[in-house]
Amino acid sequence: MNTTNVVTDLETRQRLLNAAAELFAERGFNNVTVRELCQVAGANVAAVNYHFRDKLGLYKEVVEMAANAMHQGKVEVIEAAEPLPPEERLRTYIRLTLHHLLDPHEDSWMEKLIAREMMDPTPALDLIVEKGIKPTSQRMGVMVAELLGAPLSDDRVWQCFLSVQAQCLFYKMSKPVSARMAPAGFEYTPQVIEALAEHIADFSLAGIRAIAQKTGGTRRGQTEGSNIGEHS
Amino acid sequence: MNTTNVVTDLETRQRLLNAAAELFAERGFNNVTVRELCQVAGANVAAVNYHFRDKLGLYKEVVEMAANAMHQGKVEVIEAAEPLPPEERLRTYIRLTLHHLLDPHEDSWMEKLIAREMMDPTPALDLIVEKGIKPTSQRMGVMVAELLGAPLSDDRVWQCFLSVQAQCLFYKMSKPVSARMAPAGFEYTPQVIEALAEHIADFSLAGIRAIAQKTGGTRRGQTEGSNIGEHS
DNA sequence: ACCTGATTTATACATGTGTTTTAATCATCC
DNA sequence: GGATGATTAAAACACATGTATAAATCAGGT
Repeated sequence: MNTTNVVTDLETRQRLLNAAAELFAERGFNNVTVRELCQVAGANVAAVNYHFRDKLGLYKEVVEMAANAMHQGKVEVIEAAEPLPPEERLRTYIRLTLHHLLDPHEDSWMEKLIAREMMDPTPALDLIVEKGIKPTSQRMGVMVAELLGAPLSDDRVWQCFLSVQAQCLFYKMSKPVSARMAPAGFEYTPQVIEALAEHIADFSLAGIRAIAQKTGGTRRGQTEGSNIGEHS
Repeated sequence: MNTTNVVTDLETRQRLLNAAAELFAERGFNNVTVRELCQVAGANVAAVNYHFRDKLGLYKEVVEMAANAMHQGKVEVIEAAEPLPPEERLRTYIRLTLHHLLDPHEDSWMEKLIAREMMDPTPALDLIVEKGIKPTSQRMGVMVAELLGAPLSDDRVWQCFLSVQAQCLFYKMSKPVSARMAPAGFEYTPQVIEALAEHIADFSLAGIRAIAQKTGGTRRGQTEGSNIGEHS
């Protein structure tokens, strides 16, 4: 079946990757059995070891996929937002990010997997940070820096960005709790997401403006806070 | 050894609970073996089954401990903040919460365990929500409502509160990533935590003020958003 | 001192899991 | 069409893990 035979079979290998992405994201590395994985992928039990050496080998490839997908998704959002004027840029960034995270139609297995890695770091997290986060961190910093009227090296830039990011991610991570707090049918419909995005944008833009006006206080350079802007 | 024999032995049972709290929080239910747990607790392998019927029985008791500890911790923070004027109240709430979450001296195994449950909900999450979150949600809502000048039923109250909470929790959850983004020695020293708290407070107070002034837009009652204030 | 019930211990059992092995199947090339 | 190398399939292995069992130990009451 192979025409070139340099890259191994695409059929089952790809099916395994897809199933693994879904399952690992949903339940974590240790709570997914190779047997179940192969059953979902419609492959034999030995397929994982044949194609990926290990269960861990498969996992690493999935993480790599996730890091790349994360990077690509971020680039898309950033590039959709960048041409807009500063405030609209942030609003758009928030809106797109939130839809991407919460819209039930997008399954967003990458962020699930990444959230999992944040909670239970494995060596694979290094890969995520290097390939999925660092490469775009500068561009996202610039977005906030402009709003803030401060240089990238200012710690407030990274702090404000994290405040925005925190609000977006929180709604995804806290969904099981929110569902139990809400009265009855609780769902992230597009309208609800829009309303949330508007809230986060209003809240954050005001927050950023306030931080921008504040003078004095701790304002160190890049000595301690973060190395935003120096992506490797 | 029992004086009353109504409550079973305190020695090993308690040791088991302590070890379980630590280990389950650190690595999750499935990634802790009964054998390791008993070894840490200095007990026999059968001790878990004898004292708690199941591994799951032990876990449920640990979760109950966590929910109660969480409730108590929240009450302490709230009662330290409540007598202060509104703005200082929120500042204090943020400061104390952040220290509690990030200070490396407090191990805060409860929140680790709860964060874990949020990510991988088990039936135990219901207990956490009922005993650890709902009972204090009203008082925390009041704090924001006052700042906002809106009734508790207003959706903006809950949204603003979540925006604050999100920022606090995010720093805990994202620590592994932050550590990899930061240049060298990265640590949540008390000074760093203070600076973070100040940022979050400034950012959030401005955000809340802006939301308070905003009129129009979506502003539904308690029909859809959350049932804050109706804790059972 | 002995009995009694609770607790601890050592061991065994059943099962689930990742991995290996060995043979069968398939596609491709001569 | 048969040889060849890659892929798949079925079964087995080795081991870890949760749980159960049965004996041993302990503490307190009479």
